[in-house]
Amino acid sequence: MSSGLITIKDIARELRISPSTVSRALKNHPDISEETKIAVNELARKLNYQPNAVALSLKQRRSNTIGVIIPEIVHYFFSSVISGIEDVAYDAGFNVIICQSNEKYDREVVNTRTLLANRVDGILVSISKETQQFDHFYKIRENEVPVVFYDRVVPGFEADQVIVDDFDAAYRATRHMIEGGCKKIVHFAGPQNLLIGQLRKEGYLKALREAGLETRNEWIMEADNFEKARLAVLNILDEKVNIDGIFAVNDTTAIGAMHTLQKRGVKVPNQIAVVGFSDGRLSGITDPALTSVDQHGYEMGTVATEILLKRILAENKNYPFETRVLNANLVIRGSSVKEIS
Amino acid sequence: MSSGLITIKDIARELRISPSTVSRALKNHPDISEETKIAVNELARKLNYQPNAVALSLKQRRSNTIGVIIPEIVHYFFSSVISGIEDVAYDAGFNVIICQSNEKYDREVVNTRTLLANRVDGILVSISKETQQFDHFYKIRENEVPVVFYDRVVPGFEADQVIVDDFDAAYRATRHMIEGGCKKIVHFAGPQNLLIGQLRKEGYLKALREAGLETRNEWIMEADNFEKARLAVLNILDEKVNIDGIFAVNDTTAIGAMHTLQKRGVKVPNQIAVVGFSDGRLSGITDPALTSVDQHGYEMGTVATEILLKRILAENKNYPFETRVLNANLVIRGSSVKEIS
DNA sequence: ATGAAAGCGCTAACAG
DNA sequence: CTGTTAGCGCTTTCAT
Repeated sequence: MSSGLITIKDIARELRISPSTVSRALKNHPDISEETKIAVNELARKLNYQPNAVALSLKQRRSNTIGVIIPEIVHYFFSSVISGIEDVAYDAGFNVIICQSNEKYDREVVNTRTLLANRVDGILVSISKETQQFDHFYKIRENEVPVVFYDRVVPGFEADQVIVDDFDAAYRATRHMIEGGCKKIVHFAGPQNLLIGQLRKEGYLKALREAGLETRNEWIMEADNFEKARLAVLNILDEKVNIDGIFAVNDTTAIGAMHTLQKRGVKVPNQIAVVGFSDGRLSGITDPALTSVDQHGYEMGTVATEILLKRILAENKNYPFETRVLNANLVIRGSSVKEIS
Repeated sequence: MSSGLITIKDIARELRISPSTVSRALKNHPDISEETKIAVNELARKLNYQPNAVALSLKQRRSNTIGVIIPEIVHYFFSSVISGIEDVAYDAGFNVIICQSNEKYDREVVNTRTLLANRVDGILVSISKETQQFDHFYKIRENEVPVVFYDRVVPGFEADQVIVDDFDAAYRATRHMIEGGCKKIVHFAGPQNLLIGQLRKEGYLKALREAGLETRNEWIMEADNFEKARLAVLNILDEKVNIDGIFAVNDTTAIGAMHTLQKRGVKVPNQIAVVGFSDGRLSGITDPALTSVDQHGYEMGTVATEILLKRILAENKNYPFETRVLNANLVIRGSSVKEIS
C-alpha cells in the first residue's frame, strides 16, 4: 500500500476545515454548504483523492468484498462462472477475491481461513473433488458469514445453493442416446463423494432402467479426465467389451474417449456414440462435434452472486435458504447421432 | 463483515489482561512470559480467533493483496495466467483481487480505480484490446503502486513487463509454414494498437521477406476471433484468392478458419495449412490437430507475480525495470504439415 | 513482564 | 452549517 495516497485529512488541512466536514461534503450531506462542497470536491478531484476502502471496511464492518473458492480456474465452466460472478459483483460495487483450491482439501481449508481473515462479506464455494469433511464450512457459518454453494455442494449442509439438475440432465442425455439406438451404454463417472458425480450416474441408470435396458456394474467406470478416459477406452477395446455408447461425466473425458476410439479405428458415433457434460468451448470443435449438456456457467455465476448479495444486504439474514436449480439443456451434435444404415 | 468474529479485545477481556499483551503474546514477543503466551494462544485457538486482516492493512499501510486486471477470464491463456498468479501469491501470503476489463477501456479505468481504492500493494495488468490511452496507468504510478504488465503491454510505458517474444514466435511459425512448402500465406491479424498484434504481423512479414516470398497488403486481414475468421475465409474462397497457408493471431481464429475451410471442402493442411498462436486447450483436439505457439500462460503468471512481489517487498523500489521475455515454442501438429504428394 | 495511549483513514453521534 | 470526539482492530512506542 503506497504512502503517497491522499487522505481526507490532507484535503481538510489544505482547506482549513475539519476532516468530518470533508467527509460530509464528499458524500453530499445536506448539512454542508454548497460552497464548501464545491471547494472540497474540486480539491479532491485535483489531488486525485481515492477514498481508502480499507479504512471504510474497518469502520463499517463491511468490506464490500466477496470471496470465491473455486476448484480450478483453468476450466471453461469454472472460468465462465467467475465471469458471471465478477459481472454481478462489479455492478453492485463489490470486489471479488478469488481462491483456487486446486481440487485439494487442505488448500480449501486454508482458503476459507484467508477469506474469513479478510473479512469478506460472503463466500461462494464449489467444493474440491477431494473434500469429504466439512468442518471448515461450519466454521464459516459460526462466524455468520453467508455462503452460497454453486455446482458442487455439501450434502446435508443447509445453505443457499445453485445447482444444475444433474440427475435430470444425465437422464435426458442417456435417454437421447437410447432413442438414437444405443443399447449398451457405459458411464465414465466422476468421484462418487461429489453429489454431482452420484446424480449423473443415477440419471444414467434411471434412463437405462426405464428403457428396460441392461445395467452392469462393470459399465460404470471412474474416469473423469482425458487420461483416465483414454485408459478406460483402451481397456474396453482390449477386453472386447461390447458396447455402443459412452456417457461421460464431463467433456474432457468424453473427448479423451472419442480420441482414443478414433485412433483405434472405431467410428464415432456409428459404432460407439459419445456424449459429454458441461458444454465447454471444446465441444463445438471436435469432429464429430460433441453432444453435451450445457451447464450455463456464466448464469450460474450471476445467480449465485445475486443470491449471496441479497443475503449480505438483508437486514435480517435468517430467512430460509434457497436452492436454485438451473435447467441444463442438452446440446445435440454429431457425436451421438448415428447415421441411418 | 460479520460481527461475530473474535477480536484481540475479547481475548484480553476474558483473560483480564490488556489487548497489547495479547497482541504480543500472539506474535511470540520475547517480553511476554511463557505462561501468558500459553494462555493467550490456547484461548485464541479455542475461540477460533482470526486476526482481522483489514485492521492490519490499515495499520501497516500494506494490504498483502495484489490486484489483477485481465481482459477476459474465459480464455485458456488468461485463466492459466491467473492460475500462475494465484499460486505464487498464495505461497507468499498475498491475496488476489481479480478485475475483468472485458476488453473495454472504460471498465479498465474503473478497475484501476477500484484497485487503488482497495490499496492493493501492486497491480498486474494486461491491457484491453480497446485501450489506446494510458492516463490511468500513469495515475497508478503517481500513487507509487508497482505495476507489472504481462502479455499485453503499454508501448513506451516504463515498467516491469513479462512478455513472450511474439515477433520471434510469429517469425518461426511462419518460417515453419514456408519450410513446409507454403508460398502464399495470409495473416489473420490482431488489433494493431496492441503491440502483440503488431509484433506477430511483423514476424510473419520478416519470414516471408527473408524467404524471398511475395507479401501483399490484402493478405493481412484483421480477424481475431472465430466469427471474423469465418467471414475472412469465406471472402477468400469467394474471391478465389489463391493461397496455401493461413497464419492466425490466435487459436480461436485459426480454428474458425480451419472449420470454415473444411466445411467448404478445402483440405487442411494439404490445400491450405493453418497455424495458430497461444496453444490453448483447443489446439490438441481439432482434426487435424492445430499447430500453434505455446505461450506458457501459467509461467507468465508466476513470473509476473514474482517480479511484482520482489518490487513490493523491496526496501528501495527505485531499481531499474525489468522486461522478461519468455520463449514461446512452436508446437507442430497436423494442421501445418502437408502430406507428401 | 505488562499496560496505557496514540494512530492508521474514515464516519457518525453529539455539541455547538 | 461545522467541529469535536470516539471508535472500528491492531500494533507500537513509551511508561511503569
